[in-house]
Amino acid sequence: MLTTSEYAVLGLLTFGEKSGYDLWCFAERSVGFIWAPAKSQIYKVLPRLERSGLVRSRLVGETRRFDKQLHRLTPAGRAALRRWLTTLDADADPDVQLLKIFFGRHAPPSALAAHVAAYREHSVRTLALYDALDRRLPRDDRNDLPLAVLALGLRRTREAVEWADELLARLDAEP
Amino acid sequence: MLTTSEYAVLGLLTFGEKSGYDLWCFAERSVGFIWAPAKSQIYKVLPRLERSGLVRSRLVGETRRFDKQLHRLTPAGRAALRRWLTTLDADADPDVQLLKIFFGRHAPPSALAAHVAAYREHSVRTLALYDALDRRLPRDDRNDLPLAVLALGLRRTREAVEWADELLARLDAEP
DNA sequence: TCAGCCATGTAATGGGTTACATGATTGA
DNA sequence: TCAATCATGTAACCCATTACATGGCTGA
Repeated sequence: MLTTSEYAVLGLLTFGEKSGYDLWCFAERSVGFIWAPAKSQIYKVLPRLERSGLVRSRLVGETRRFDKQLHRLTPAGRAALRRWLTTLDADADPDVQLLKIFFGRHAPPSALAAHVAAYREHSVRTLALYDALDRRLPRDDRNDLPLAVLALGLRRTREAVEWADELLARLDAEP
Repeated sequence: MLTTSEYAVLGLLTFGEKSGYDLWCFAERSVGFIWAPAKSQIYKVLPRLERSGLVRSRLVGETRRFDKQLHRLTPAGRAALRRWLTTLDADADPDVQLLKIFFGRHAPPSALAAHVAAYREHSVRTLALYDALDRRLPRDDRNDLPLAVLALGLRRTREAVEWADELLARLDAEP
């Protein structure tokens, strides 16, 4: 098992060979919504992945001053990513589920659908929880703002359920 | 400056004297949506707060086996919380903004409104970013799922802006 | 009788952040 | 000329999580 960051980097590398800096920029303008690491974090993850043989790096000299390092997936790395994407975990952090959906192109279609379903189920459970909270909290001044914030949670979670439903429908339609 | 966890505990203690365990349960069923610490985390925060004089603790013996400890805010603690709630920071983590709104009852009304406005602005900026991403990403197979996940981000963020607008209107209406 | 809640912690681990260093190139 | 971007890292810190320990009480 790797960390989420490591899997995320593996996932990003499916888009092609990249330097650490490339990865950082690319992450920001793609997965950034769910996973936005510090630059230094990426430079710590890459050697770890290389030591495990999941990534191979090569120096590209003469690009400016530094010897730029390009990193690409090894077959083992691709396999590790695929294993991760095939592993179902209903209780995983929803953001991790979203990451898996993000990289779902490299998962077997059934696993992809399962991740979306799991995300949906998670949202449904959260919705039930918030609903219960909402019903339990007495309507008085002191709870006014907590209730308002909770209302945001409710809206957000309903949205998530709808979104998952639509995506599931789409995945069903186009096999 | 304290950590977010410390401020959160101070905020929860405005609801009354509580033990560490109480705080943990109470957090789960109130701020849990934005801030859900591990139990051990609370037991680490409390002594820190007591050393700083922001919380006073007293032993309540004879409750079961353990000497249960109840903690309550000192005037200094209340002042620290209020200072935090009065401090504006447009670039703060949106979850921190939400926390401040959650505890907004203890903030000056103008500061509360400012936090909601800041949260709104943050969401608007995020929306612009996602919109740009959405427009830039080429519509091909490989971007299909990233685009789907991005769509969730877009919906969520639009919802956030709406929510903030409505809350601001409400705050304006009832002074 | 046995799981689960109350209640308070310790220990170890670690991932991630912030801050810093370096320095050439490019656009305003 | 001055800030920003490219490009790669190191160092230090620390908050938070996970796992563990303890043990009486309560309800199924």
